Amino acid sequence: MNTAADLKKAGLKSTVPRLKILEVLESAPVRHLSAEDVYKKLLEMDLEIGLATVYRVLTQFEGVGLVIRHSFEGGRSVFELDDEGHHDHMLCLECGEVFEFFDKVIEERQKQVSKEVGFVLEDHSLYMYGVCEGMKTSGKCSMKKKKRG
Amino acid sequence: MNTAADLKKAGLKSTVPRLKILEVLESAPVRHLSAEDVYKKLLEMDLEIGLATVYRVLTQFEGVGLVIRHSFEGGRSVFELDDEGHHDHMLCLECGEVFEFFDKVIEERQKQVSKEVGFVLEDHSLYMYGVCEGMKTSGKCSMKKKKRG
DNA sequence: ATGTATGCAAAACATTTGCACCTGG
DNA sequence: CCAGGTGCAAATGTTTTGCATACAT
Repeated sequence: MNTAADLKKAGLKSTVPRLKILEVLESAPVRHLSAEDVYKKLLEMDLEIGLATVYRVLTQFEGVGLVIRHSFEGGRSVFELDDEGHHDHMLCLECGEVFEFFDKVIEERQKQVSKEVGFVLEDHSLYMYGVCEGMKTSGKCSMKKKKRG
Repeated sequence: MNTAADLKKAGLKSTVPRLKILEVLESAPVRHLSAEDVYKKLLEMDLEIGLATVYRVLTQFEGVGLVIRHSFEGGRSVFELDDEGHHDHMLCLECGEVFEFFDKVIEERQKQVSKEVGFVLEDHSLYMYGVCEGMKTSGKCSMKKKKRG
């Protein structure tokens, strides 16, 4: 895939920081990254991109729909490439891993409930916190990973 | 109800700041308050209680299950008295109002989905963002407030 | 060229913490 | 009296912003 084209399509000028940040998001083994995570990955790639720029770029990406920003518990935001369909998240409190899932019934009920009370639903976030099976038994996370992350 | 007793039952010494903060949470017309909100309410009551104390007390209350802390979008936490059963939230992006709802089907599906992938669900947060009907029409919020529907 | 993007440092917030003092039981 | 609670100020951690410089078109 051509990241430069993605940027142009989104109406953003193609610059080194933007291209590299997009690259990090696309290639990272973990899908959900904080601004700091992205910043560190860039440093590892010997790129001197300021943390402020990382924040600015991620916020722009969010604005044009390239990434999704999550506010998981604990204050800091995490960003995820918006390249697959909508899904919700499970967060393991033991290993910190983030799993994705999608449930048609839950999605439908949300629309239904909204309609019943006259609420125009635009967006939602569902985070389920718990412990993945692997942590309970072997002490390491073995829950089947869905997609990257 | 007797707030002093609530504190004692929770294993917390009954002090003026704690009693007053509990009082604010119980009597506020809006159920969901940030630490700053609580702090301001206290000032209005001519109580000189430091913001740091408000944070400490709210965190203790959360620890003993007297309040629930939410991380809605936008960084700051909001606190809600934990005096009714579990429910989820709808947030109006126009008027800022917070509505509560409960849907058995959604709750059940969450458990089901968790079980299917071997996830021990401990907690969850579902926030639905949108616009309440009143805002769309009259410009003011008129959605019927449903406490656990 | 020229308007936009970036880097750096400083600012802005939300929240926490250290410490001396005060308070409730 | 004494452990624990509180106030204040300073520290933290995250995200934003001002401004001079660098860059893409």
